[in-house]
Amino acid sequence: MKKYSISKQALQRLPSYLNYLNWAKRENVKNISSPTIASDLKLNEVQVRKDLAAISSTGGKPRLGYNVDTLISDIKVFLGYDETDKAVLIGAGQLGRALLSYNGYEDYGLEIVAAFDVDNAVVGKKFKGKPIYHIDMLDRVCKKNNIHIGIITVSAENAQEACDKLVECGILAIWNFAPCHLVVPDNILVQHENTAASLAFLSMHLREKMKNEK
Amino acid sequence: MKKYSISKQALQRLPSYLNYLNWAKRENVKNISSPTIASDLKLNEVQVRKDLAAISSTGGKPRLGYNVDTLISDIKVFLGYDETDKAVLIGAGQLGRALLSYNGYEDYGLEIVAAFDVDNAVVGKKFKGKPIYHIDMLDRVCKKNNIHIGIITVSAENAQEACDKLVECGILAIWNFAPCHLVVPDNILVQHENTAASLAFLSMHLREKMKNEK
DNA sequence: TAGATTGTTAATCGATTAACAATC
DNA sequence: TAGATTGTTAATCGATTAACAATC
Repeated sequence: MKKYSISKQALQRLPSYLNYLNWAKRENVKNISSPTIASDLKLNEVQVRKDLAAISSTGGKPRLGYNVDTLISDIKVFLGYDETDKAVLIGAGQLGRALLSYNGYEDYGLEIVAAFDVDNAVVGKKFKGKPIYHIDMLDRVCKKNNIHIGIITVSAENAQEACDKLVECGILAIWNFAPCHLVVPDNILVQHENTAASLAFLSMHLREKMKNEK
Repeated sequence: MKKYSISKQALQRLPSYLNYLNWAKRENVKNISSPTIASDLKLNEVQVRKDLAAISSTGGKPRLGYNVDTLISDIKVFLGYDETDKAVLIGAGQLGRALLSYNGYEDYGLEIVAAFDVDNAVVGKKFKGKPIYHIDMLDRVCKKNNIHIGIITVSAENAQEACDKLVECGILAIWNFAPCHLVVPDNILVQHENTAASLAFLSMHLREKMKNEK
């Protein structure tokens, strides 16, 4: 079994393999073949094999396919879900609180340590066990916990300011949920959570489909 | 100016161009060149020109670049943000309420008409002006409003059931926020909002970066 | 054994980038 | 005019798919 270096696109497919394999596990599937995975996820079976070859520790067995449990654990290790990264979150509004309350992120190797806001109605409180501090405390908390990931869930108008503060505090990677462009130094990594892009896909395809059906 | 058919990848870049151009507009930029856009968004300038050529109604002007306002409106038209699609949402929990309260989606051509849940604590109430109905009302509301898009914000355990109900009610496209695989008939479009994928990207790059800096 | 499935090399396809003439 | 920038063709690069031998 030769190790391929993984492509950007393959990397993006790994989380869907993981969801799918967890589902298969719940359905009591012990071994699974690439044609099965491919047909369920609407992918090409060779692509599935190549993707899995890049991350699988053991490879598959002819006739049997891949062991579901091993594959799940291989993907988790590859994506680093077994090592937890700590993060802070700025903006304890609806979306911020939704992220705080979703404890599933720990399965993905992310632990939100604390939230920050300026609103006195929430500052000082806890939400789902996570403390909400005043934004002035950001630097102290980040340094103390050696935090490198920041999550922005403030409005588009306030996102740049939040971003600047995170950069000042030594944050290296930013996960931005605000629908806006951010200006950052070159060495800072920004991942835009662009739900509008998914939406664009969905509504374009839907429109095309409805046009074809006429 | 020749019209290119747009690639999948270019389509996914359009929303970030839009965010960026809205930012430029706020900064009072009237015209903008492809090298500027490329450098700010960390893209190749030829790629930017090709992407814009696919959607621009007027094209750019040598020496001047592209008109920001025209480009913004061209992208919106192309992505269908000027025509509103109606949607229903299942699951009025934290995430569901976050989506309901974000009125920005109307800028993206999506109107959430109503939410559905089974929890008597929320059924019958309104949230940000949007009614929350019991799930049993789903069919009636969808048919009456001719709705084709469904948003799933229930837990992974309940997502398949929610999905089945949406399909029964004639929904054609599903935007799934639950981190799980869904089984649907072939003619139904599913867009997984895979935040774990973004996260994977972020944490891998971060780890690589920190390794390199050692 | 026969047949399903894996893993890999080679061929194809599509997207990105380089080069450059056209234009304001 | 000179120079920045556009738009497009051609070249490159990377990702997907086809073909097929190896294997259980």
